[in-house]
Order: sequence, then C-alpha cells, then structure tokens
Amino acid sequence: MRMTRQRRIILDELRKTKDHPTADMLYQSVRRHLPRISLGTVYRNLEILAEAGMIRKLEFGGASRMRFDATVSRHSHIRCVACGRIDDFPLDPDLNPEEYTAGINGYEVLGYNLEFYGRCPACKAKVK
Amino acid sequence: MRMTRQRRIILDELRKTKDHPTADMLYQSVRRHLPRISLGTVYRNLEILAEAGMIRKLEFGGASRMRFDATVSRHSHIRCVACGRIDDFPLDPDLNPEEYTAGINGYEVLGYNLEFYGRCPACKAKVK
DNA sequence: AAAATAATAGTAATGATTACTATTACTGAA
DNA sequence: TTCAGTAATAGTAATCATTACTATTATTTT
Ligand SMILES: [Mn+2]
Ligand SMILES: [Mn+2]
Ligand SMILES: [Zn+2]
Ligand SMILES: [Zn+2]
Repeated sequence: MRMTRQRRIILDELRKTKDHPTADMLYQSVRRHLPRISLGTVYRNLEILAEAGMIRKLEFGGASRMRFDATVSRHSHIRCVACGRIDDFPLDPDLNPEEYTAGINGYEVLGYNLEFYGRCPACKAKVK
Repeated sequence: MRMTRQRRIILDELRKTKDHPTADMLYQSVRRHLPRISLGTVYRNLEILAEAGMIRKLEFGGASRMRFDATVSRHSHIRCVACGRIDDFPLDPDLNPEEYTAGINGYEVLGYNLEFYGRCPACKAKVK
C-alpha cells in the first residue's frame, strides 16, 4: 500500500478529531488541504485504511451513513437520539448492558442495542 | 388506523415467518395474495405498524436493508456473517455480552456489537 | 347521497455508496 | 535516465433501498 498524499491527509484529518465523521465530513476537511481530491478517493482510502486495521469503519443500526474512527482499540459508542452525535463509550467487561446507568460523557443513557454475529448451522456445515 | 386488506395481509405474512424479512421479501409473499399491491404500500404499512407497536423494525449495523419482526417483546438477534440469515437471540439479563459463548440456535458465536443511545449534554440542556 | 378523510398504485426523486474509465504518479529494474 | 509495469486518482455514471409525490379509489361520517 502506497502512502499517497491523499491517503496521508485523510488519515491525519481523521486522527485530528474525536468525532466520528462521515465520509463526506472528512471530504470537506481534507479539501482544505487538497482542493482537487474527489469524494470517491476519500471513500476508497477509508475502505483501504480500515482493511489495513489503521482505522475503524462504524455502521450503526438506524443511522444511514457510515462513520469512521481513528481509535482502533475495542470500545463502544453512544449516539444522541436528538442530534446524531456519536461519542466513545468505554466498556467495563464486568458490567452487563443494563447496568450502565451513569451518564458517561455527560450523556443521559436511554437504552442500548446488542446484536451478535456468528455462523449459522447451515454455513458451519458447508465450509467446516 | 384502518385495518385495510393490504395492511392485514402484510401483518399476517410477517407473522407467518420466524425469519426477519426485508420489505421486498415481504412484498413478494404478499403479492401472492394481492397481485396488484405496490412496494410503496408495503413500506408505508410496515412503518405504520411499527409506529403502532404491532411489529418491530430492525436496522443492523453493516447490513444495508431493514428487517421486520412480528415479535415485539424485547430480544436480540444473531446474524450469520456468511449468508446474512438473522435469528432470535434471547438475552439473559444477568449475563454480560462476553459470556454468551454457548451456541444459541446452533450458531457459532463470533462476536457482538453493543451500542448505546441517549441524549448528549447539549441536547439535554436545550429542551430540558 | 354527498362530503370528508384515509389509503392505495404507480411512478419519480433521493442520497449514500460503489463502479467505471481515462489519466496521472510512483516504482524498480535495465 | 529511460521505460515498462503497476497503483492510485479525479471525475463521472450507475446502483439500489427507501421515501416522496400524485391522481385515483375506498371507507367513514354527516
Ligand atoms: Mn470511537
Ligand atoms: Mn426477532
Ligand atoms: Zn445531541
Ligand atoms: Zn449462514
């Protein structure tokens, strides 16, 4: 993977913020450094950087757009139901989701979504 | 809310299955009873039924399409990473997510996503 | 029955993401 | 230092699930 000027700046801009910007938000800030970059390049590089494990791609249920995160260590998020803002939500491995009542990051916690992923019986059987 | 023929059949078809069909899958099965129904009507009624609390609308991170569920009581789901199939995943309120290692529904559990929602400090301040 | 209202079928628009393509930039031998 | 091979880019078009629009039809109320 070549670290092109475009790729470098996209990564730097993402690392600058504690937000979890969309591709388009990132496109806007990268454009201040590279006015001729295209949105497609931003998408492609975010995908490649995520693939390489240098950033994380976040897709929330209910929200239409993907978000990107420079923090790759495992953590959860909390989304404001009013404005859509997304903040980090550090997990305590000893707590179950019901027990997070304290207002982390100043948020009022209203609820959570928990979904699992895995391999179904049929797909397990197929490839072993 | 009028219980039209279309709305009734959409609800019935959803209740017939333990799957978590997309709007289009439902559209296909409803069409066997009402060949002239439009996809827009299916979407609109699913929205209205969800609003009324008669069904649940599910939106998973990573999956592009919304899913619908006739079971309205609180439960989680597990998605097969290979084929996209979605099954119910009953939650034990005393367990934290890490502890679901046993293969529920015959699934091999690979991981989970946990996201919270609430109101951020700014939005809390705004409307009280 | 007439008027008011709700819902529908069919179609168009939306919008985020992905795909395509001709051009440009980098790389690493000869 | 060429020069071929490859990777990446800018710009644009396509995709596709969902939503919006609109003229018509169905149901309820008066
Ligand atoms: Mn984060
Ligand atoms: Mn379910
Ligand atoms: Zn907010
Ligand atoms: Zn499967």
